[in-house]
Amino acid sequence: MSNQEFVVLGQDGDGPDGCCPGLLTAPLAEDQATELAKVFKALGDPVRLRLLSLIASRAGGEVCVCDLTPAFDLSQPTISHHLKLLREAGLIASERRGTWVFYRLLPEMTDRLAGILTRPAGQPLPEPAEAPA
Amino acid sequence: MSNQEFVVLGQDGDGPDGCCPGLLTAPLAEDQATELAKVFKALGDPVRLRLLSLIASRAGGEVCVCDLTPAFDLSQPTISHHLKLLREAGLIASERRGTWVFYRLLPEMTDRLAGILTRPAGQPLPEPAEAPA
DNA sequence: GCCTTGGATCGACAGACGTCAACATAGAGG
DNA sequence: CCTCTATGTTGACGTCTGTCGATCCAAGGC
Repeated sequence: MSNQEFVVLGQDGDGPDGCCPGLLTAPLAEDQATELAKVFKALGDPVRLRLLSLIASRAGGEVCVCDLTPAFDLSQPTISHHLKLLREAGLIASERRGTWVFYRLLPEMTDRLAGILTRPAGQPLPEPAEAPA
Repeated sequence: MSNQEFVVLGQDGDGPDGCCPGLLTAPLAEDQATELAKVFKALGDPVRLRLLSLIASRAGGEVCVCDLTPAFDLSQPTISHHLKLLREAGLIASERRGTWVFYRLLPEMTDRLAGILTRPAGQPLPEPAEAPA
């Protein structure tokens, strides 16, 4: 447990000031797109979004699986499966303490996604073109 | 064309100052999660991420489909299909001008996603709990 | 040791998704 | 009209995904 099998998502791309490197400014390379898509795909499910929300908004920063499972009309293996996908995406991490397993948010990844989706202040937004090349 | 069939994603949830309502702060209701998941699912594909990146980073704000298709090793119907999904997710909009169709980014949606993924400044991050209820 | 409880893993299944070839549609220009 | 080019749509096919029941593993208590 407590494994961190997620990819670091090319942390070198952006400047040290925390500004976003791509998606809205640069054409985004093929392998970068593949890595990013894994994370967004992990967020592309209502159950996983609610799981992440429950974990992130928890006072204390950690949630026991035994508190997550009864919040859904789904079987325990299904919840475990979704948690695994969120973990493999680098969005959460797990740690076993005694009988229970606790999950916590990894804010680095959500911060990173937020930066990727943020455009650099005032986008020019000029007039439309007339015809392609 | 130029249709805007996307959902507005519950624009009422957040304060007027642009602060984010959920995902990292509140447990996120079931229907909100369903709507949000559609958008993230649209981003959960490498081809669509690259398409969105190409459109958003284009100087001029608009891209002709004829400029997008040759950038991929995919058939034209496949590109058209991905563009449709991005459009239905509210991430881009299309407009026909003469023979060509131009796509442009809808920054409201990416701004919204960035806000949703942004935590409200200093998250407390207290010590872990000891045992569940 | 044995049993109980909390979670993860496995195997199977229906439905969703990405892809293509074929066809349909919309303008532009004869 | 007719044709050509640029896009969207349809139908089909293989793969991926979400879900479950059954099973397995880890830790604690007896």
